[in-house]
Amino acid sequence: VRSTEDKSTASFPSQVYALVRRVPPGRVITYGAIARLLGDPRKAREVGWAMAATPAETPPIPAHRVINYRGDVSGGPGTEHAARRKKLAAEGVTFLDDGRVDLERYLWLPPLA
DNA sequence: AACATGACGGTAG
DNA sequence: TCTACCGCCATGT
Repeated sequence: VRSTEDKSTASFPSQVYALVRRVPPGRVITYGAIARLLGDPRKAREVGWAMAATPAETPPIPAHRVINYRGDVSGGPGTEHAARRKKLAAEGVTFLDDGRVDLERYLWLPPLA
C-alpha cells in the first residue's frame, strides 16, 4: 500500500502550497529549495507547475514569494508577473539594479525544529 | 503511445 | 557575468 509514497498522503502540489503558506511576508523562497525540502531536489520543475496552478483560496497562497534560484521572478505576462513584483515590493523587498532579489538577504527557510 | 513544452537547476563555454 | 545546453519530471496535444 502507498507503494510510491508513504511520507504523506498529501499530493505533491498540496505539500508545496503548505510550505509556501509558511513563508512570511517580506521573505522569499526558491523552487529548488521547496523541492529539496520536500525530499526531491529534481522536482523543482514540478514546483513551478504547481505554482502555475495555484488555486484561489482563503487565505490566499503567497505564490509571489516563490522565485527561481537566481533571484528572478519567473513567468511572463499573463501569470501576474508584474503583480508579484509589486506585492514583494509592498512587503518591503528591495530589488537589485538587475531587477533581481537578493537571496542572501530575503531567502527564507523553515526552522529546523 | 510519441512529441513538444515548461513559474527550474546545474554545469560548461 | 552572460549565454547555451543538458537533465528531470509532469502536462497537454
